[in-house]
Amino acid sequence: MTGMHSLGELQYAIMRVLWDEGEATVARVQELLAAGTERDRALTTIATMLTKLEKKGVVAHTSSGRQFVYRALIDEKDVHRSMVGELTQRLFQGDYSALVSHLLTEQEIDKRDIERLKALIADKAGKEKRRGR
Amino acid sequence: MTGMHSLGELQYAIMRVLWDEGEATVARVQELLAAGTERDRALTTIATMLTKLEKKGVVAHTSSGRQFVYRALIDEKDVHRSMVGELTQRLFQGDYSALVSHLLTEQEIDKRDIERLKALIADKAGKEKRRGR
DNA sequence: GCGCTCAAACTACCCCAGTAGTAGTAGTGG
DNA sequence: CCACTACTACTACTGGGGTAGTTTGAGCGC
Repeated sequence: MTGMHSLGELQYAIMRVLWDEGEATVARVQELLAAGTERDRALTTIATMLTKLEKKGVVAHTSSGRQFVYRALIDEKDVHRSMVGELTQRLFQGDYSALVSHLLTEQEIDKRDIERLKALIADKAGKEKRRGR
Repeated sequence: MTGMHSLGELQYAIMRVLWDEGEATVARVQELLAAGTERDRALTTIATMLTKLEKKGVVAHTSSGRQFVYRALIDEKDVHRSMVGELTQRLFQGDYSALVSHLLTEQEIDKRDIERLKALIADKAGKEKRRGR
């Protein structure tokens, strides 16, 4: 299920709860969201968004008693891929290394991060070579 | 002028024209946009968006005869910073190295890019050290 | 059985990007 | 001077995220 999955802020926050919990009722989502963000939304707001997300095909529900239990149909990685890809397309014409270059020159990245990146890249380069790609 | 400058797709496309051209009339923006994207929008659409962008404070205009000549008030780098920063906040809680890690593991980055990144990072690491930060 | 309660369904907004038609107006060509 | 044209200004509408009140309905306790 790898399509275009661009999510709004609340939508993504809801998905995060579902990814964390595996599955959750509307009330549970609302509760965890309020706890995590200090932002208390009405139950109906969450319910409405979940309905919309279901229409989009990114969540599904089953009934348990008179409550709905929702679960995610898509993977967080896919959403990351979609959204990062879309932004990279828009801002850098799809050039990921241009994005990284931007991060290094314009965004605040500290020394510790740089060391981590060096390691990540060395690792990745090794894997690429081993895979002979 | 470094604030929150999140732009929509058309808005960003219009800004790109202004950044490229320095300044441009509505007609010129529309023309270049149509040429670049094979997507021909009405002149009034561009005019409306420019008006909205002006209300947002990201462009300004002067009159030349009966035409308006628009120019950007913000820098492309600032927009990149805002939008990349916002997405990183949303998806990776502001952790830029997590974003890069995602790029390396989930997004398609080829060997040539990796080499480029290695060079970029080596360069950046050198600068950091020299600056003693 | 009857009413209460809780959850979903429905309805209704606001905001903003995007899209564009129409109205108004200033300058131009004859 | 008058009509035409080429602009901007104004108005309007769609779609989707976000927000939430109101209605409906199913089950539970008495």
